[in-house]
Amino acid sequence: MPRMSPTERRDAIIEAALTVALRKGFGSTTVRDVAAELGCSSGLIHHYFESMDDVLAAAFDQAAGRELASIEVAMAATDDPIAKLTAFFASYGRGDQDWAFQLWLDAWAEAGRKPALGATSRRINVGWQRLLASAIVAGVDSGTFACPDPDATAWRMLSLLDGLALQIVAHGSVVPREVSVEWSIAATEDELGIARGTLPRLNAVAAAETAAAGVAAVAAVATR
Amino acid sequence: MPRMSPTERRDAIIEAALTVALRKGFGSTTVRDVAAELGCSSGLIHHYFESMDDVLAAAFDQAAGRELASIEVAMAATDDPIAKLTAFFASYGRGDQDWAFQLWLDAWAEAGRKPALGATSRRINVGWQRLLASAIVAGVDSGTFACPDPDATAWRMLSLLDGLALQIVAHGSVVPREVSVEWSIAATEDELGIARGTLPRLNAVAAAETAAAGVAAVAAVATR
DNA sequence: CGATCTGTTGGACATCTGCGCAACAGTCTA
DNA sequence: TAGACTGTTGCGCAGATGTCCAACAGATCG
Repeated sequence: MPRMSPTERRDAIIEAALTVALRKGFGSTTVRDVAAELGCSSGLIHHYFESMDDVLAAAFDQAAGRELASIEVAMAATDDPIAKLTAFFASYGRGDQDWAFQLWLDAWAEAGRKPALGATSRRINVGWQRLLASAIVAGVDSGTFACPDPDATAWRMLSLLDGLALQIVAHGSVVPREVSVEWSIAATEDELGIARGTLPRLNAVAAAETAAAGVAAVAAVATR
Repeated sequence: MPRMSPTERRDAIIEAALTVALRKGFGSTTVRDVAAELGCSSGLIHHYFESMDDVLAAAFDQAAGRELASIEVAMAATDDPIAKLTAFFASYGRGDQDWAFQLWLDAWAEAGRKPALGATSRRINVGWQRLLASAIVAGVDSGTFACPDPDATAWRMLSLLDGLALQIVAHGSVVPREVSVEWSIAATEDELGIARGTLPRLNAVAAAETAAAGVAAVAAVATR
């Protein structure tokens, strides 16, 4: 393995830890996994990090922080409140992010037991809420939205999204993904006092197609 | 360790596993932990359970299943749809149940890695959804509620509740407990087409008192 | 060119994990 | 009281894990 500068190597380790964690989950990411992913020896990881905990904490910070940052950029790219929220749901509803959400499940579960991880989780979670709330405030100011309490609305949106995503990631297709996104968008429209259908559905066709089957599937699961 | 009948011993193991899991989480509860908690040998655990996964699943099944059963009983005690939902929120909003919800966080996080635990988590989660949905259907039939899709409404109620409870348990008082209960009840009233305030607030005084301070606290946290 | 620095190696070490097994010890029956 | 039944033990196995360390190798400098 070619030599690297300490900064580069540190970043590379975090990157590799993230790659492994996304594939295997936080709980079963080991030093040797990260070393193998990077193609280096296991000793090298401990040359840069005091403990494995530090590696995982840095990896989660990087992953969750990067995702938040990218959504921030996407939402900041426009002044239109509707477009801002559309950008938000576009990032949130992506179907290939199950493992990323699994990281959040792990972080929430461990938050009470691992202070550093808990603090990171809380900080980034609040960051999301602030991001949503500020977009809502912008919409209220421009007269697009009607919302008496943007902070509360942001928390409710986030909680509904998280609660639904949680079911999908933890329990498989108990609730069809497209249906849950549709529910979240519709709830947002109600919260913001705008007509149903105002926020664009990114894959309107697919959502419509799966809507009927989706509800049927829910009923089927529920009757099991 | 004195002899026990198989049923007693099995229950004792489940109880001990539960105690340990509450302290360390499902992810890092080991056979030896449970044995130490019970004061017996590790071999005994495997005499009663095929695998550790089964022990944890049984422990979670016991805790979560017991809670679901008690809510079922409470809701079945009345025919009035409003009273049914009131009973539901009474159980859900209790402030001393953080430890129980922590189990759910652990279960959701581990669901993808421990099949038996995941299946149990899914089954009981769906059980809650069915319970809520049937109460809603009863209310629709009696003309009390107006709800086009009780199954969907039940999932949304549960997801909002879980998402909010998650923030409280994982991140401390990011959202004040009483406020989150109030939000959930209000959202339910909107879903069921009944006037705001129709569902009784169990601790209306406390909720009202903390409401203003609560929103202020949300803002304070958000500005950090 | 030789010396020094430091990124990197690969394995040693102690510990922990789930699990299986042969032996032990209470309890009940004939 | 002798024997059978079975709850219980304590250790061993094989694999995994975090951590540490002496040796190696590539880069830099006098």
